[in-house]
This record gives sequence, C-alpha cells and structure tokens, in this order.
Amino acid sequence: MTTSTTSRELAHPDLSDVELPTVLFALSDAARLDLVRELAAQGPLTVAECQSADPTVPKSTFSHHLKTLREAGLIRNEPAGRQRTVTLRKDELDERFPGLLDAVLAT
Amino acid sequence: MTTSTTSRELAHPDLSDVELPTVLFALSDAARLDLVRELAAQGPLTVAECQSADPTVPKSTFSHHLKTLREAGLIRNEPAGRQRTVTLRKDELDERFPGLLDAVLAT
DNA sequence: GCCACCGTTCGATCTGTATCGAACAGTTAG
DNA sequence: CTAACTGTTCGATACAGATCGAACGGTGGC
Repeated sequence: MTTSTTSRELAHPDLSDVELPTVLFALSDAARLDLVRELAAQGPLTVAECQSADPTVPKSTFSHHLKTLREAGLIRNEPAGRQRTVTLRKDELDERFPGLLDAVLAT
Repeated sequence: MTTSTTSRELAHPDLSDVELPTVLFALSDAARLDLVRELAAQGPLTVAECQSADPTVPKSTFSHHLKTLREAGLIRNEPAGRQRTVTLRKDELDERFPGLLDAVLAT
C-alpha cells in the first residue's frame, strides 16, 4: 500500500512570483474568464463539474485552459480521489492584486 | 485653405462595445501596461513623449501597441498639429469597468 | 487483478500576434 | 514648392497560443 502515493500533484506558483501581465493574459480569454466566474460563484468544483458548463469543448482543450489559469496563480488544481478539485485562489489573489479580482468579477 | 483638412482621425470604439477580455488582453503585455501606467501618471502625452520611455523600440512596433490599446478602448489617439496626443480614457473606463483600472494601476 | 473512469500530457495543425524595415501621408517650416 | 518631421500602414518573418484526437497514468469499483 505504499503510503507514498506520489499522487498527481501539479505545480502551483507562489503568487509573489506571478506578474500582473500573466494574470491579465490568463483572464483575457472568454472561456477562462467564464470558468473563473463560475468558481467564484459556486466555490470549489471538480473538473467534470467545471466542464459541464460547456460540454462541447474537448477535455484536452479544457485541460489546457486549466493549466494556463493554474500557472498564472489563479486556481488550484488538486487530486481528490479519482477526480480533481479546482479552487479559485481568491484570498491570495486579493492580497497580491488588491481589488483586481473583484473588479473583473463585477463586470 | 479648405477647412475640411481630413485630418488623420483614427477610429475609437464606444466603450459599451468593448468586452472585458479585449481590455484584459490589451493590458496583458508589459510594454502596453507600462504605457498605460505612464499615461495615468503623466496625463496626455505625444507619441514621441510616450516612446521616449523606451527609445530602443522601433516606431512601427510602438505604433502597433498604440493601435491595440486604442482598439481596446483604453486610449485616445488624436492629431495635434504635426504630432499626436495620446490620452488615457480613464473616466469612461471607470464607468464601464468600475475599479478595474485602479486595481491594475495599484499593483 | 482487471477494467472503467477521470483528467493530464503529447503531438500536430492552425490561427493570431509581435516585431521590424520600408513605404506612405499629413503638417509645418523656410 | 520643397524639405524635414511625426507617426501610421504595409508586408514579411517568427513565434506563441488555441484546438483537438489519441495516448498515457493514477484511482476506485468489482
């Protein structure tokens, strides 16, 4: 049973290392912006739940968007059994970029 | 003297027609973001004055960035004699995207 | 152990954007 | 009118990102 499950942990940048243009670029895509809005409204979701918003987009495309958002420090993507949980890093973002997320979500 | 000087007026979108992703994309480039910051701090500038911030970048490249910002509704670019005046559309932006510009400039 | 399930990664293609030199157009000076 | 000046537009090249199918890898049910 090897407790070192080497679970599929993905890399999440420290927000102090994330530059503003990177964040803005990640949010400059309609699909990604919609996802961030949904996460802000619905709280943590599994990847499948996120994707159910627009079932027409292929999994690989969706996964690519998740990667972009994750590498920009916007979301956390963590293993949860057979699935994965996606979380908006709201508190950290508010500290690093005060008012930005609220302004984006308000529109 | 033909008062109809047909001066080189460029097209400026109405901000109600500008989508948030378009604005975020325009701001997601370091060179453009720097320019917006400078306009916010220094007020209206001529193109030459804007460009003096980084004289190494060719005029055509700089003009391309101006076009991107203009088409995203972020700046106004108007003829001023032999030169051109560049202005940040701050008030209009604040109305269309409340808090966004301030949050971006604050970082 | 085996198989179905969930999601990422890989590889290929396609589109879009950045970049820069050169050409062009309007404006003012002389 | 001509020449110098300011800045945009054009055209070519190069690179980055979007998209999707297929392959891969861990996990849980049976």
